[in-house]
Amino acid sequence: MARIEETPWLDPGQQRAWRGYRRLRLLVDTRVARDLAVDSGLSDPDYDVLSELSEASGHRRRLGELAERMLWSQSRMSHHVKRMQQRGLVRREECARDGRGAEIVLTGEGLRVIEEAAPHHVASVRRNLIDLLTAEQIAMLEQIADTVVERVEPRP
Amino acid sequence: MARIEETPWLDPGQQRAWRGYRRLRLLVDTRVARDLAVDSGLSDPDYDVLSELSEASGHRRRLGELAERMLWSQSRMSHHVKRMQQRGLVRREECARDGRGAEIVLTGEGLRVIEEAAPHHVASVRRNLIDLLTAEQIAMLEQIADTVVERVEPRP
DNA sequence: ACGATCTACATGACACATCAACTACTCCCT
DNA sequence: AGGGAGTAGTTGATGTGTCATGTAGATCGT
Repeated sequence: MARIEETPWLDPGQQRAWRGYRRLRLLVDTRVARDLAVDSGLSDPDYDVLSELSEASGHRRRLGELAERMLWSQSRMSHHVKRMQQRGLVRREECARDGRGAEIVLTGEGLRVIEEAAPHHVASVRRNLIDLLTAEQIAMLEQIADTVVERVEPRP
Repeated sequence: MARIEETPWLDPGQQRAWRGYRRLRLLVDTRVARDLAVDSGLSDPDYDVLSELSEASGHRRRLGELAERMLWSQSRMSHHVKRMQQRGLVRREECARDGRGAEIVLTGEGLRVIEEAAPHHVASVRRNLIDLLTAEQIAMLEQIADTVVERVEPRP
């Protein structure tokens, strides 16, 4: 990486892109999260965990695997699962193959909640992002995201 | 707004765009925030507040004005300013024209910190987003953000 | 001028996220 | 088998964000 003194400032277009991105993120995420809370009593992370579990075989996954797929820290997942467990959305089971392990399982209630929530959430995502953009913009958004996700590397 | 039952599911391209956006956001924001914390001891919101104040005339703004410009709730700003004040980055002054008002003023220390932090932060933004994209992608990102910010409306 | 109402801000309670320990189990090497 | 290193997960402290509510000063109608 170049030395700090050599890093050029953002040019006006880059500046606008960065500020635009941050504003987009603030607006869209705040609104989607608020819709989700009002419509379904879920937080955004709640929804993501339920969604991930509902797509897993047996509606269950190891805690660490869940965390890795979602790019969460294990600690975050552990804390979050504890709260979701207290609300009856998931439960923990001991892992037969690994005494240290925890399997997180979607409960019937959890399944009911995510199925109820999904259509509202889709509508919210449309209202707050997807339906505001043209098909070309959607395609570009995907392409930009893919580019970044592919190229970002851990810091030394 | 259409009834929920009528809202179509996201098509595959929209699905990928939405998931891509979420992953982009998670990756970029986590990294930029982490860099900022390591390099300068600031959180992302800290940086934004300092930056906004440093651009204000007299390095000061009313709390509510600050919140409005940054699309934050007043409550959030009030809490955040309290924490920043405890670290000596800003201070509160009573407002002469309005007995209820609070003026938030950048301290000398706050100015020093943001000036020290800025080049590192720019480098981080480049490393984690801007320099990963082509000029066309940057322009599209700006355009997408502008479109969304313009069109998003409050919910009834 | 006085009460109703509105506005600016603060606060408390709670959910969320991160980092730094810590515990308990597994794996591997000899 | 035994001991060290690595791995899976938990926990506690702290900072961050949201909502509901509280308080005091401004404003406006009469």
